[in-house]
Amino acid sequence: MSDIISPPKPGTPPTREALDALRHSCAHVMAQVVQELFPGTKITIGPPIDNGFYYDFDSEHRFTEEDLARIEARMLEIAKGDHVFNGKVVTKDESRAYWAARGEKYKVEILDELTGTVTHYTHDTFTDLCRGGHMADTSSIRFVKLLSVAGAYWRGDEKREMLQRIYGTAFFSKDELKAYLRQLEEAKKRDHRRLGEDLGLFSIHQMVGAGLVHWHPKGTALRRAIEEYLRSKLECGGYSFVMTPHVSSEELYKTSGHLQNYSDLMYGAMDIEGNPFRAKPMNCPNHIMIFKSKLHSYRELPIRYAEYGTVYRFERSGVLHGLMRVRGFTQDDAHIFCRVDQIESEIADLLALAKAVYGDFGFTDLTCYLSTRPEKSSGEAELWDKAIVMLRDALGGSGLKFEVDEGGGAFYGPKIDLKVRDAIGREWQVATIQLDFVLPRKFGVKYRDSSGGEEFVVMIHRAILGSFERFIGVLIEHYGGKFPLWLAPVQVKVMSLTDAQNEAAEALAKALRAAGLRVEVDLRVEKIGHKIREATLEKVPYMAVLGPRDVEAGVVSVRRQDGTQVNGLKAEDLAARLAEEARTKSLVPTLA
RNA sequence: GCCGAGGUAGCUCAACGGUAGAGCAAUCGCUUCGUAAGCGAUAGGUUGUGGGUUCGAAUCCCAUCCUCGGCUCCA
Repeated sequence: MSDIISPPKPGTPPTREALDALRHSCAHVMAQVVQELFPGTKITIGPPIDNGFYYDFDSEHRFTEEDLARIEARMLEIAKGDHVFNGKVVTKDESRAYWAARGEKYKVEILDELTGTVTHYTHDTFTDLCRGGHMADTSSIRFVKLLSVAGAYWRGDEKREMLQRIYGTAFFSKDELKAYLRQLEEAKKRDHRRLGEDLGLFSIHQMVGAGLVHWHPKGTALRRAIEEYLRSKLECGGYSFVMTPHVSSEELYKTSGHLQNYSDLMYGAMDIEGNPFRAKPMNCPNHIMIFKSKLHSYRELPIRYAEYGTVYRFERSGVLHGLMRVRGFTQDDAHIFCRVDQIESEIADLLALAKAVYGDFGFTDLTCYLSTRPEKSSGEAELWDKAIVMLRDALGGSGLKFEVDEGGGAFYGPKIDLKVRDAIGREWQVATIQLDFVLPRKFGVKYRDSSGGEEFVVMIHRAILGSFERFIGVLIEHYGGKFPLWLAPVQVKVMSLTDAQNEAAEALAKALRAAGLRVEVDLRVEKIGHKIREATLEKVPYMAVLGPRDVEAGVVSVRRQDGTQVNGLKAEDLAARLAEEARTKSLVPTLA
C-alpha cells in the first residue's frame, strides 16, 4: 500500500506524518490487547492526536491505572513480533458483514456513513476498519506509555453511549519519550492551581461556590500590575474606559437575544420589585446603552469603549478548571463602534496592539485563526464577504501567522482568535476579535452619515488578554511562578541579619517603596539562610540583605532569585535601578 | 451535565470496621546568627455535608457539595 510510512532516519527529527503513523499503529495494537485481556470489549475509533493517541472502548470492565501497566506491557510484547500492517480494500457490504458478525456495532455505524470501498488493516490477530497511515510493521513500536483513562461520548455526543478512552503516547526513541514525560512533569510543577496556593495568589471556596475566585493580596498586586499596564496602553490607543452594572434587567437580554440563545449560560433571574434581573454574562449590551445615550456623527467614529468587565456565566460543573475556566471572571473587554470602511484599520491596529502586549509578557509565538461565515448566519452576504476580505488583509499586513477556519465564525460575524505558545510549548487561546453586524440592528445602533442619513454601526467585540483570570493562569504557568520584576507581587524582600540592622532595613524598605517598588521586610530572629530559603520559595526576584558589615559601609547585599549575588550597592542606587527594571518591563533581571 | 477517581490538621500524607497519627507550617520559650531549613515545648480534627447499616464508621451504603482526569463547551 502507498500509505505505509517509514520511520525517520536515525538522528533526524520525525515528521508529523511519521509520528501520527506510529501512534495510530499503537492505537491498533492497544485495541488488540484490550480485546484480548477484556473479552467482550467493543472497539470504536483510535486516532493519533497532537501528543499521542487514544482509543475509545465500550466495555463492561472499568479500566484502572493498574490495567494500563498490564496493557502497555502486553503491547510491547506483541510489537516485538514485528507484525506487518496489511491493508486490504473491501466493499462496504463485505465490511459490514465482517463487523456485524463480530457484534462491533460501532464499526457498523461508521460504515453507514462511508461511501465506496473501505480498507481493513490487519496485524497479528487484529483487524480494524481504518483509512490507513501506519508503519510498515510493529517494529517501530518500542517506546510507548499509556497515560490515563477518561470518559468520552461516542461521536462526542452527550446523548450517545459513554465510552472509556485510554490515552497514550509513543515516540521513535527512548530519549524523545523521556523528554515528553519530563515535559508533562514540568507542566505539573507549573500548574497554576498548585502555584496559586503556594504563592498565596488566589483561592476558591466550596462555601462560596465553584468557579468563583478570591484574589489574595499578592494575586491582587499581580493583577493590578497587569490592569495598570493595559489601561495605559489602551488609553494611548484611543480607548475610553467605562464602567457598567453587574446586574441588568431581563429586558436588556431579551433585546440582545442572549436570553433566547444564551440562557443556559446565564445565572437565574432575581426578582426585584416584580421584575426579573440577571447577573451580566457579557458587557456588550451595556456598552451599547452608553453609545446610544446620544446621537453620534460619522466624524466621531470609531468610538472605543473599554471596560474591565466582570461577568458571570453558569458553566457546567465538569468544565471548571482553576483560573482557566471559572463562573465569574473579568474580561479586558472593549467594543469598537465603527463604520464599515474603518474595519480594516481597526483590526490592523488591534493586531498590532495584541502583538505589542503579548511581547511585553514574553509571548512571541502567536498564531491567529480567522473564522469565516458559518452556514447559519445573519446579515447580508455582501457585508460578510467585504468584512472577511478586510480581516484577511489586516492579518496579512500584521506579520502574524494565521490559519483560516472556514465556516467557524459566529452567526453574527466573522472573528479572529489568537493563541500564544508558552515557555514549555503549550498553546493557549487568549485574545478574540469578533465583528458583529447583528447586535447594532437589534438595538438600532446608528450614526448620522455625511449626507444626513442614518447608518448602522459595525461593532467589534474584542478582548486582548481574554480574561484576567485565564490570562493570569497562563502567566503563572508560563513563568512557572517566577515573575519578571514588573509583575512580581513582592519585588524585593529586605532582610536583617540581626536585630541591630532592623532600623537600617526599615529605612531601606522605605526608600524602595518610595521608588514605587512592592517590598516586604523580614526582621525575624532567624538565621539568614532560613530567611533566604523562604524568600526563594516565595520566588521573590530580589533579596536585599543587611548585616553589620553592610550597615557600617552604608551599602546593601543583593541576592537574586537564582542565587547570584550583587554586593556593595548603595540604597539609592538599588532603588533607582530596580525601579528602572520594573519600568522597562524587563523579562530578565538587569541588576548585575 | 456525563464517565471514572478522590475529599482526614493551614499544607503534604498515614490509619482502611475497634482510642485519628507524622512531617512541614502555626504559637510560646531559648538562640543574634553572613546567603536554601537552629533547638525545645505547646496547640491544632464532629475525617466535606446530611442521612443510613452496625455493639462500634474516617473506613460499608445512599444522597449532596466540592476537587481531579477527560467528553462537550469556552474568555
